[in-house]
Amino acid sequence: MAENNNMFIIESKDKETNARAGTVKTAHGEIPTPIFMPVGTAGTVKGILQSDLETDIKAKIILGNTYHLYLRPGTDIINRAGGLHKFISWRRPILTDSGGYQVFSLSDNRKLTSEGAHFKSHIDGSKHVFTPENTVEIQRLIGADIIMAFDECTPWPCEYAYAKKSLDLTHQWLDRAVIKFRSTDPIYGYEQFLFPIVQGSTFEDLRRISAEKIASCNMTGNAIGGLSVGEPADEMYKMIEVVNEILPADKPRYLMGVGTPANILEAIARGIDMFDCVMPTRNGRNGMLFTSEGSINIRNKKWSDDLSPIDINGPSEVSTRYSKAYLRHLVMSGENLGAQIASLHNLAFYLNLVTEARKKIIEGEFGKWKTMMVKRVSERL
RNA sequence: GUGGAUGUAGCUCAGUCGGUUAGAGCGUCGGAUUGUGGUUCCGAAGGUCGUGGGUUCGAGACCCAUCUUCCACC
Repeated sequence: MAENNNMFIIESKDKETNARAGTVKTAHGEIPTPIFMPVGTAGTVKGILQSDLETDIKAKIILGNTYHLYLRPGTDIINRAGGLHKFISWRRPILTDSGGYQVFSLSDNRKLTSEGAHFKSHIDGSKHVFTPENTVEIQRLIGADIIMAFDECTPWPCEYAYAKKSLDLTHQWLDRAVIKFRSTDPIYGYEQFLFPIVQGSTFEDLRRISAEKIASCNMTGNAIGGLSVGEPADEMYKMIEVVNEILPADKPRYLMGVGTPANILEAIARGIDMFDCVMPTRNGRNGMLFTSEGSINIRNKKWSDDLSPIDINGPSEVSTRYSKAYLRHLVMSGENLGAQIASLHNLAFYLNLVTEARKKIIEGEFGKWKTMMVKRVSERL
């Protein structure tokens, strides 16, 4: 199938920073950028109905995870359903991570060979192997609009020698994944895009080498991985700058796994278009709320008698409907609704943040707005 | 009234032969969380061991008295 060269259109570039506003076009709809993509690892954004993702949070694209979906429920039933979109009843775009991150986060159970990564299921201990080739095949079966190359997410801190060796492996795997991708067709009749991933830890020269390699693959979009794994934020920003000088400006750039609201704003200013992060949902489930005035830990006693809305400027229906005292009660009581409201609010906050950023870029006011917002969202109330 | 049991952190309870600074779970308070093994993880506060006496180098533990609560029997 011919590659879609018009997958990404840039509508506006900020003059002061490297931020840009654009549109990613997929078979399941257009994605305005910059965008935040809620994480739905196992075919669900934890605690959130698909209908709420559409109408309240206004999510344009969500993530799935190859590792988790492959192990459970398995590709057979997803295939029989006609792909993940139909299986989970989600009409909009989906991106799947290759599962590399999961395989390597379970270091006890993994073994590397030239073939790929051998690992044991965390569910039943059964043995499996992921290769650059079969992770493409699995993601073809899942049917995500954007699929990711199988890589090693280099841990931090790490020695230069290890980072280099790891990077070489990721690049070898990438070549094999690209061959597999080009030699196979989508299963469900719509186009899929493969994004390669820049690695190289926090070493500038490795990041440059990797960015050159990734750019040379000439895929429709590119990703940056291996950041926000413990390194100081300034190092992460530096790596983004180094890499984005090399990655083609006319293709979408996806910064994997990032991050805090401030991280996202700083990365947008450095030319990143797409983000995903578990933070709004995971932290929300544990009582951390992101609001327009700063973050709060709703479990703190000081909110117990605060009947004001969760966020007066709230982007979600739940943000202004429910009080802090009520949400605190729900979270402290372990009620499911507490996790749900917190996740709804946080996801809506993240989507609202990138939507505002896009608006400011188009209006030519991004730089000043970003500086002010970074300060505000970094407050702890 | 008699006999038996009981009393240790906010709650439910451990505490060995009498031996270092009395512990746990839950709860409370605070923190963490960045391509989701997260109902998770970490930390802190919180004690006149019912009370009073005694034995002992040393008592939450042993002895005496007393009070609390519970049970059984009159």
